[in-house]
Amino acid sequence: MASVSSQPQFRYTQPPSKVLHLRNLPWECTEEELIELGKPFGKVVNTKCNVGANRNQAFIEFADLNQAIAMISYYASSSEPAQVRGKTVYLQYSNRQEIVNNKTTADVAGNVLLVTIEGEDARLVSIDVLHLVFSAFGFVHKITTFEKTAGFQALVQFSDTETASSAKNALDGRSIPRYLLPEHVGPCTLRITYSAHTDLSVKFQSHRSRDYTNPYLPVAPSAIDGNGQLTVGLDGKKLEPESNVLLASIENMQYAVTLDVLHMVFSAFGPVQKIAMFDKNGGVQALIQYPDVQTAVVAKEALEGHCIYDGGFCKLHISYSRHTDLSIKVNNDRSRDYTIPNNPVVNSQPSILGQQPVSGMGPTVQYNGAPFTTTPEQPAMPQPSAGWGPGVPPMHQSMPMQMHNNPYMPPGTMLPQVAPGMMQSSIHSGMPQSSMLPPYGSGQMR
DNA sequence: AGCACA
Repeated sequence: MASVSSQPQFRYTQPPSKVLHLRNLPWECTEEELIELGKPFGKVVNTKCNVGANRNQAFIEFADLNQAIAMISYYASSSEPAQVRGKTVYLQYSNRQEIVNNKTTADVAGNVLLVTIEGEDARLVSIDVLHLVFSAFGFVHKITTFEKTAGFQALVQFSDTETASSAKNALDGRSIPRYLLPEHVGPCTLRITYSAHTDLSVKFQSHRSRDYTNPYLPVAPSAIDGNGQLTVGLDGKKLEPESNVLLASIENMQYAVTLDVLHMVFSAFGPVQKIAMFDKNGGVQALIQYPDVQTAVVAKEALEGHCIYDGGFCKLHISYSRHTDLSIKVNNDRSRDYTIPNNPVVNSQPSILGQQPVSGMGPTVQYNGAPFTTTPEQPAMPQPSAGWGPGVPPMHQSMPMQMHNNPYMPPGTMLPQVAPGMMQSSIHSGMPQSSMLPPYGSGQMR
């Protein structure tokens, strides 16, 4: 008897087993493909795919040992190697006699994905970036993020399993496109499994959890009181807590910026409830109130640093206000409550305000995505730049991420806007291929 | 291209 312990770990001939070990698989390999591969030789009773660190190994278990032997024998003498998606697959008997399928929740498809963000700077990936990335595949209902021993993780809830699966198939193992991350942030790779959850519980909108189905969900108290982590942004800089009320200051105000111009500009992102203008530090500032935080976030991201008029005039600087509900005592040319239909207009420009069909405006009004359903008159002063003009959605060109969580855009029309030049091809093809996702780094680095 | 528990 030769000593067993001196045997090398991998021998060229394993003792037969009805379980086969497969290697060099494409990492996208599915259970179905394994079954297809084994079917000609017998009944495949169990499989396990995406095994190993590179997810390029798998196991096939046949009902009968002879079937496994048939498959090994066939490919041992075949001139054509076994292939999956054009890749040569190497087969051998497994050193185990059956597949132990710890079929955990991670393998059972569901509408909620468990996303692990890998990388040095994983925790610097914002919930907004995650939302943007996953929105390319369908309406994202909710996202929660948290830190576990596994690292920085997120749960992403879709409407259904199919949408979740398409996102998982396209994104698992891929890296978040560089241009979505701050410059100094290193590569962040997504590892995705299914979660057992079907409906996440999001109590507040915060920097770590969002409910995109409920625009009226209150902002987390913890996000308001400046409690450590929640207020630290991508740069490690302090973030102001998000708010449904924006504070806009206007730089280089060569032209008068009227209440109506502001209303027009800010209405592009959702219903504006109230605006109050006032003078501060020799300039003009305005508070703009939306019904919900998300809309304000979108408007802020889209408008910050942009000019209302061409030529660098009336540059907007936007921050979050600590207000949540403005007190508008009277409607005039400096302040207005659009939620009150018949508020008397004092000292204003009736030719403009009087024509605004504002009676329907309010938190519950349906906003159809066209920026100006309540088309105001042209402002008395120069036309706002083309990008902001009436009827022209102000989202294109230089603003990569603006409308991504606008609750007023139906999900279907969101998709193409969500990630310009990024993932449209995979959206429409339904069967994403790695070559169709250029911005994503391959999961296999060599 | 080389054996699974997440």
